[in-house]
Amino acid sequence: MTSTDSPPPKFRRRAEARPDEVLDAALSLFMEQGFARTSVEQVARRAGISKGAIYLYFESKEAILVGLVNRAIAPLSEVLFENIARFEGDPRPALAQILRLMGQVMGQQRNRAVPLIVLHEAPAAPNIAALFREAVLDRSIPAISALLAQGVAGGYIRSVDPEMTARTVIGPILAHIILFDIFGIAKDDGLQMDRLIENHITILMAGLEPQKEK
Amino acid sequence: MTSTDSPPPKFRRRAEARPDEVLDAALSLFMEQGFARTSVEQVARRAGISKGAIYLYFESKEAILVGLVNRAIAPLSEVLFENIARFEGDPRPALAQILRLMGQVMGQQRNRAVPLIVLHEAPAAPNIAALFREAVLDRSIPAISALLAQGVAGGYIRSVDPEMTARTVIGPILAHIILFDIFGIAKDDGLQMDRLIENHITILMAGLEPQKEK
Amino acid sequence: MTSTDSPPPKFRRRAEARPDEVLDAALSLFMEQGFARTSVEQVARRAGISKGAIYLYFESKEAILVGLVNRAIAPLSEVLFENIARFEGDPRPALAQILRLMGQVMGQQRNRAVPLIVLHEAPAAPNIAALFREAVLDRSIPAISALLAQGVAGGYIRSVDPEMTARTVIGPILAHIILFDIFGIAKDDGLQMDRLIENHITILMAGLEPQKEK
Amino acid sequence: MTSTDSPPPKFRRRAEARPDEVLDAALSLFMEQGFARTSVEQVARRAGISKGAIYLYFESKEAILVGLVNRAIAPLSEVLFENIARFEGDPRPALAQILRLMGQVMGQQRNRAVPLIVLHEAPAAPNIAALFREAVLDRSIPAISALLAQGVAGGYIRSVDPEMTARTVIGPILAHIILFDIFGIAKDDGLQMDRLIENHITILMAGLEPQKEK
DNA sequence: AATGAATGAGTTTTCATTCAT
DNA sequence: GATGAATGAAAACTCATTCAT
Repeated sequence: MTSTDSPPPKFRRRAEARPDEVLDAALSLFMEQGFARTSVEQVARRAGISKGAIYLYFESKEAILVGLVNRAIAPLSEVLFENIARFEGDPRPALAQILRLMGQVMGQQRNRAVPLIVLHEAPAAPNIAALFREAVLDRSIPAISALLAQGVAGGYIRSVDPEMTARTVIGPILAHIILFDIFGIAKDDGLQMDRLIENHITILMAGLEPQKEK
Repeated sequence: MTSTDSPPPKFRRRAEARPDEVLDAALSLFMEQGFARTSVEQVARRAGISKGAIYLYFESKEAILVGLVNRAIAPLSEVLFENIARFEGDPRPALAQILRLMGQVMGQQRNRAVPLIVLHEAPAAPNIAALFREAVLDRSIPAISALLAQGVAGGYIRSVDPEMTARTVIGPILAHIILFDIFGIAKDDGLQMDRLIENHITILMAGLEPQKEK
Repeated sequence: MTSTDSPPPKFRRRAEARPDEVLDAALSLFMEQGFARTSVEQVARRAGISKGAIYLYFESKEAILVGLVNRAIAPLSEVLFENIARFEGDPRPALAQILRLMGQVMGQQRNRAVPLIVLHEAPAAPNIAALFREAVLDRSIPAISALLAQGVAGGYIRSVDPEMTARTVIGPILAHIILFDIFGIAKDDGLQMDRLIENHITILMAGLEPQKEK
Repeated sequence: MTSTDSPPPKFRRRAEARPDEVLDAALSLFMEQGFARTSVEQVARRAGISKGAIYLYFESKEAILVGLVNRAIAPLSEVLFENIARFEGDPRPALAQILRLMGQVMGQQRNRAVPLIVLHEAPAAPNIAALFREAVLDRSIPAISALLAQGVAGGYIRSVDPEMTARTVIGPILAHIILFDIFGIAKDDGLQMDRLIENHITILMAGLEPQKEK
């Protein structure tokens, strides 16, 4: 299975890509069984290395999870959040764009996997929940709230509560993912993220329409 | 051994209330530490019985969780769902009512506990996830979808996709609970379920407003 | 495999004597192999119980060692040390008596075992070293020093340094034990504790003889 | 023999001094943490080489300890022991000289380190205990015994048991070191080896004084 | 019915040692 | 000679479950 065959191909060599391979193995296993029910031995086996070698790359089992979260978080550009928070004008087209982006990203199982694992492990690993929260939630939710607040102030949208409205904006996507991935609702139909997103946008756009005079 | 309560029936008294006491103990423990981190011994101790006695009432640790889910599910009256599904007329006041009810129910930590535990344990205990799904989700979501479908058909609301709109209806509440209970966002401010619900209703009512002619 | 035969005599019952049986098993094993090289499994096996049962009686492997030290320490009466420290008069007969008592006590392997184990484990388990020191050394050495100081002050013995002389008093016994038990010197001749003690007393008595005028 | 010294031989330079550097690193580590708690990796790091390279010089971790003992033992000249064993006349001045030498040598932590490590590792590594015993104890103790026996035979000292008296001669130094290094007694006052030695010599000299006629 | 002592499989982590390069 | 990635055999400890009493 290694490059060649020879008697006992015990040792590999490479390294370099190893941590990433471990993360891949861990991700697939964690998705299947959850973090707690996955043993380091299993991760090692799937990564094609020995149990001990895992500890060459990760200090502990939890560190693998941290590595997974960090890898998932890395691509989140600060610029994106800033653009949202500093946007001026009618927030609705911006919201639609954000939701379509979220739909594209979260439409891929690969991208949903880590957040879902974090969701499951949060009570057992509060520091990982905090890591995720700080890197993702504490940056995205306030940005959306700011976008909405600005829209309210400018009279572009109905006078809603920006923070609570942020839940109305993102909640349906979260709910859809949970119903599908965790509870397996409508599993046969596929995720249908686009269908959800477009329907949600329709309602949201209308729901935020500023009230005529009154 | 319960001593008090109803007059001891002629034969064996006691026992009757035991399973419930075990469930109470388990619920409080699971809320504090999660299912996996709670040992059967702890449950027994808090329930005031011995570890062995637990197994008189529950086949396994997981069976306690099943019991918890069943007890939480029990009050869900079929009538409620049927009323929702069979409703005829503008669905919006009904939705508002449903949401306010959900707000009241889920505003109490006790009622959020079991769903949250199920959420966490789902990957490790798919049968429990299925139990919850069948008892709760598979009855409530289709009811709301039906309510919406009927509203669309009757022209009471905008022509939306009923199934996806169900996510828009309940998603924000789910998101709010997760942000609060799992990620601890805005923990200091309290849950503020009412604030969320009313804001969400406002947007939803407007968002579902039937389009003028066009 | 156990006492009888019957299918699976898995469970015992008793308890009560169990902790002591575990300590006995641990003591013999620690004497043979040292603490570090003895596994909890081995202790369990020799005690005739399962690994898990060990943890019913002792919190950790180290706690077994603490238990061993405490059991060894328990018989040390406070009265003994006080009598020594408060003695008035020529310390030499008292010293001879103390040495003969030490000889009797330490002449038995059972009584040497724990101190020797503590000696070996001290660097890895400083708290156990401290426990032993406080219970044994910090009570016995100052008592002997006080006895000597009083002897010097009263002119009963030569004007020696009481604290250092305490080393001269007990050192040879310690050395003898170490040479014998640890390095196996003169193993074939047996410990010959009495021979050591009497010879040592002879030298000590003469060595402490007060100097004639001068 | 170290890096400098003789002109680098035509072939391979380096290496020569390596084993010694490894021993230095190992000694300092073993003194700090004990043998068992020191990993080969740590030794390698402190010696400035790779883990694998250690095995170029030493067959195993235990072999490092053997090397350490051998290096410590090397300076013990056979002549010294022979001079002691063959000495004729009053043994007391010789004993005093020996004790002062021991005091000087063992007064330095560096010189106490190896014997103390051997003491700790003896049960786990009986061959090392034997090595130390053969090289040090089996040569020094009999030499002192012989010196004493000759003194008794010549009537220079009291008629004591030479072998047991050897314990009385060296025991206090051993006890002092153990109390200080292992149990940390009087740590704040420093080792005070001279104070011990002189007091011990005083008692010993008097204790061995031949009995007047009688 | 009730107890709680006992079991033993399973988990994470460490580290001496090997060997391809 | 030298490296350091990789191995794999322990070992301590936990805990759901069993069952003699």
